[in-house]
Amino acid sequence: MAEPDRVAARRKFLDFLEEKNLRITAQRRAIVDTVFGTDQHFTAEQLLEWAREKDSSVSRATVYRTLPLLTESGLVHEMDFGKDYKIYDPNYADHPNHNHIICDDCDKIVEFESDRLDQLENEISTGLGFKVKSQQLRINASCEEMKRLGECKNRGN
Amino acid sequence: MAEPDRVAARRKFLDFLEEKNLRITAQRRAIVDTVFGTDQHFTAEQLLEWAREKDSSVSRATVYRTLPLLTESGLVHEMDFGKDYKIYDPNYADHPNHNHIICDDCDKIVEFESDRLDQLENEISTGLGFKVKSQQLRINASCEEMKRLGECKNRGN
DNA sequence: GTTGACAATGATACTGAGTCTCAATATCTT
DNA sequence: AAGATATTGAGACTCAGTATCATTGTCAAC
Repeated sequence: MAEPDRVAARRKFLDFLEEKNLRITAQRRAIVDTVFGTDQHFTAEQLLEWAREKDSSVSRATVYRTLPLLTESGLVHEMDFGKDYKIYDPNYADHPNHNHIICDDCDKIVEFESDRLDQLENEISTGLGFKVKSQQLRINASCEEMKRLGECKNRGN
Repeated sequence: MAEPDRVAARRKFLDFLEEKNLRITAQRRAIVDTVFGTDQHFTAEQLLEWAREKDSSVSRATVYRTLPLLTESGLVHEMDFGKDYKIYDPNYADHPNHNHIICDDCDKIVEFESDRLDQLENEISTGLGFKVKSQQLRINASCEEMKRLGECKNRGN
């Protein structure tokens, strides 16, 4: 499941560029191949480093210019966990409503999904008269607790 | 209700300093009076500006040094909405479980509370084996939508 | 009240993620 | 092949927040 999805996402992004009359350059190719060649979360700086392994000419500026295109296309999700850098998730298209538990101490991120939560979120938003653009439940826990309670479990709910 | 709460919060913070054997200085007094003299959200830079109106000797460094004490005391809540600055809420002690809808375009923040949401959040966290430190549901909406649907409403749910 | 240990301070240098600028280069259409 | 223009890299820049350090202020002990 993972491999074909990533190939499809890559294809979709190149189509997205074409639709917007944006050019497919060697640097964008290297960045896109990197993004959809992993299923890990990454930072802008990590993406720069990885993309440079494929094409050493990729610059910091181009990475920062390409990230908004990736999020705009809906294929990558930008997340902010209160650190001084943003985190990007290349699996967003497959799991658009997932939420996160962040360990404040070790920076580990655990994802979870909950239909009941999604439903309640939509109910509340509608009740307040909003059309939602995005929503994110973020739970901060501490490493100490995680250790004490035994390794963190990541199951649906 | 608002006025006495703020006075009490101010008192609690000074007690908090005393318990930690921290000194009550003129600058800290100016900062604390500012923080608990408003019920508005503020940024670090706004706090600096406001506190300087009370005591012009307050420096940026002292504001940034005092903010962690305020959050540590539990009387002020630090929030990150994906902008490049943090926002502080001086009414946190009175409404510890509220969530936020942020307008991505005009930066307006609307608070809301939901017992059902709190309950579900706790249920999920416990199910995943976590002891929660903090949790925050953030909903991003667009100004266009807010305008189209008529001014945003802020009611309990 | 004076003293003194040391907490707290302001000024300022610094950090680091992200943005902007601009001349040079690459893409894609015709 | 040529030209219009989108894209690029290098590096200057921004801005919130942090670190440094010599100086000052607080408060408990006398």
